[in-house]
Amino acid sequence: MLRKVVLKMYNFSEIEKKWQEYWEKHNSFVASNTSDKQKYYILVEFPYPSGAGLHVGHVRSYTALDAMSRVKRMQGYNVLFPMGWDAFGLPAEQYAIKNKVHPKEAVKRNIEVFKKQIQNLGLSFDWTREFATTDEDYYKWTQWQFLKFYEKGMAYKDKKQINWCPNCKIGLSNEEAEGGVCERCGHSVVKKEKEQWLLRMSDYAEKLLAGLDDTEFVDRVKTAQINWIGKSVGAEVDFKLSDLDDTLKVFTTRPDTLYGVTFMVVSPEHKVIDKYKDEIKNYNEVLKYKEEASKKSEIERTDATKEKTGVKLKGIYAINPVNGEKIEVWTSDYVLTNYGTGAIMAVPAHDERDYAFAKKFGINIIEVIKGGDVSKEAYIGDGEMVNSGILNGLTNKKDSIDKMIKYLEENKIGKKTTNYRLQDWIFSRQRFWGEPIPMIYCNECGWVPVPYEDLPVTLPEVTSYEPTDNGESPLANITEWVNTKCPHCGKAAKRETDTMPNWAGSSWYYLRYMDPKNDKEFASMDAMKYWGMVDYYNGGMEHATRHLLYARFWHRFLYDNGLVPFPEPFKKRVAHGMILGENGEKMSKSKGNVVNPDDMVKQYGADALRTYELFIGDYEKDASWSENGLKGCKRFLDRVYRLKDKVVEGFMYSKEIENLIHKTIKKVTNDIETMKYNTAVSSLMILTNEFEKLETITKTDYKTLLILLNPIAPHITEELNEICSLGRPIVECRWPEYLESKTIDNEKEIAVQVNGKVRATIKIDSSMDEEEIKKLALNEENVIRHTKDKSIVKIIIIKDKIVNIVIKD
RNA sequence: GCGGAUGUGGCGGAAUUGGCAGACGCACUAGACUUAGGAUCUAGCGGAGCAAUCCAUGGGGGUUCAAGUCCCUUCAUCCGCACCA
Repeated sequence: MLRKVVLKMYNFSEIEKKWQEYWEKHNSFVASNTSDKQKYYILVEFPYPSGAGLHVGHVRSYTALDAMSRVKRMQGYNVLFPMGWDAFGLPAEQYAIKNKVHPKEAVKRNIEVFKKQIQNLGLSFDWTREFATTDEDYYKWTQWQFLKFYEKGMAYKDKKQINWCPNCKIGLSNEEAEGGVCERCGHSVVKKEKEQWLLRMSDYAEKLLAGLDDTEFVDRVKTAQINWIGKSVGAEVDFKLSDLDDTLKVFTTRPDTLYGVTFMVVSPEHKVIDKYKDEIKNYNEVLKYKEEASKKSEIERTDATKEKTGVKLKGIYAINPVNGEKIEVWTSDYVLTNYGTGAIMAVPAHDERDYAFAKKFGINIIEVIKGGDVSKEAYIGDGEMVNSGILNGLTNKKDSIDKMIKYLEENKIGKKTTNYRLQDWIFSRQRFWGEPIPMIYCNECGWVPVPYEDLPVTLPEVTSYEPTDNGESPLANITEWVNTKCPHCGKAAKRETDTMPNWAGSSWYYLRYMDPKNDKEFASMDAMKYWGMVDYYNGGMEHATRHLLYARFWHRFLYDNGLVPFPEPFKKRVAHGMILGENGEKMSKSKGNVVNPDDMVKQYGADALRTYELFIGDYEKDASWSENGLKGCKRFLDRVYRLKDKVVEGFMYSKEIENLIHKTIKKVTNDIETMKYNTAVSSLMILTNEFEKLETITKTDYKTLLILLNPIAPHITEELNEICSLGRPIVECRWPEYLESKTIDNEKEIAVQVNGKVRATIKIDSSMDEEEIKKLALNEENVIRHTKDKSIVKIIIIKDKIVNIVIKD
């Protein structure tokens, strides 16, 4: 016992607690809304407070942005670095179902645990602005904003083929059903028709695409967004239906191939099928196919490698508008309902899918672009147009497309169109633990919005949180909640029982941080004007598409309606890499490689954990955990601690290391700003190594090291600052400046190469001219050895870098 | 299939405009101090070689006085999108 006490150099737990209390007591990190300092808004994605507690991955990104915040504050900025809780969602609800407690309770407990864990890390969050999306005075405004969407015609209810998870009994957005499996439980997703609230996000496709120009997202995030929006330019073409006074509209990116159209395909859900059931001679067969298609899971249906299936709509024919040919109409599930018009013109000669379909069903194939062998495969390359009337002889694809579009528009059979992959946002969830959608259905008046003054529509206390058997929200069973009066006519009416998706609350939380206590507005215009865009927004790649698009869409809508002062919410978006287990695999309970940050804080201290997580590697890349690496960082901090015994009075940098200090200030400043934390730590280690070699260091030497290290390891540096009486607490200090002139050594060692191979090194100083350097280089013994009996062709001298002597035999 | 990224010692990873490859840390080896060491300090640490030197940044080619870095080509891994017309 005694041994332990003697050996322990310092008690990091006590030190950490002491300074965390100091910061809290002094409001060190509270941001002001009325400051004349320049603002800087740094945001980390607020966590979902799961029962599993904080992950070491959270620690990495929080510490990284914390370090940035601390530097910015010391540089004189008014920094907003807030934290809150994204607390609606399935896990809390499932916990509630299992344990028969209100999700509110579980969420409250989890938040407490999370908050404690986060606070133990000494992160400089402004806790005065904390809130959870589940707070009534927060979701009141989420509902308020939904009503704005409704008011502007941007929210609508529609019968939609939705992704349905038969296991969770919940409707899923396309985003949650990626790959055809339920994101939550992994069960196969099927299609189901259901009345759903939707937001017209597809109307904003172009704005969301163009808005990216106002941002500085890292490339991989930007491309993910662009792909997700999926813009493609082409044409809409109307095909007359033979003997019917109707047309079938298709979207195509290749109107130049119109003469090669030999059939059309509509999706199984396409409305022509129902509309012309009397004309379709094999309607029963078609209906059967349609039913089969709806039963297929998303995976089965979108498996591109499977053989094409389909049924001809017998009795229905279309007319190719450019050549008057009568062509067959088919239905097949390879045509998607929710893209384009849900119908395609098929050009088997020049499209792989159409080719496979035509081959299987023996449909005619007409070549319109020369270059391939259409008896073997679809030719998708470029070439001379043939069999194509007005386009014959053209060889440039773009010209052909332009000419055809012009023809279509002149003859009113089509027009240039842009299509987007981006769909409207399915906004309904048949779940309890979400914001109630503030709408009321009245038999007389239809859908009526809850009046603004009646918000929030709060969640009731209930005993069962299970969805009903027909998939309705558990709210549907609570008659006293459901039954209400129509705000319009006063007659009996019913509340909407669907709730909002998780993405709703997280679509505007960054605005609430700007003015979190406001009970008149979601945030005041003044506060939003002051804080402006989020300067740095950090999150995982898993949110690079959905969350980021939803939030941008939501924000842009608010902007278009004058509710926020700027069109884009986030300036920079950076994405951290994951922290993997020691074995290089993703941390998971089942693999037994989970590292609990609490244990690490207890054993090595928060400062060591923070330092290690920044040192672990490139911030944007995944990195494997290594407890030995953490120990190494603990050792580094111990060495910094021991330096205190070398400190002597002095207001100047020690001569021997003055240049290195200036260089280190420059490096750490730049590295933290550009998120190269690993090299920032490394340069501080180098500086520490040099300090160790000296007999004494001045107070100024030491203080500078402590300030530079402070954003990374804030507790121990404050403590040492106090122990050594180095002046005001670091949190109140200015970030040090460097002199560019002092970062340049006047004496330098450079390499001398002969034919590109290093043969010697020489010491030069800044006053030397090329002649002197040349002389010095040629006098090196090893250089002489390699150049004698050879003729020197030329000597290349790059100032301060290298000398290369080129010789010939 | 399309798009994005990555590939450097035993390991994590460094290397402005092309300019001494392997900074910094881990692991390891030897030594010092020790009753003790999961502490600390000193030295070593890409491979081959006694050495001079040679080889080495996924592979192959090229440009250049000089290539991890630029160009061409190829392989591997990871991620995103994917029957999107």
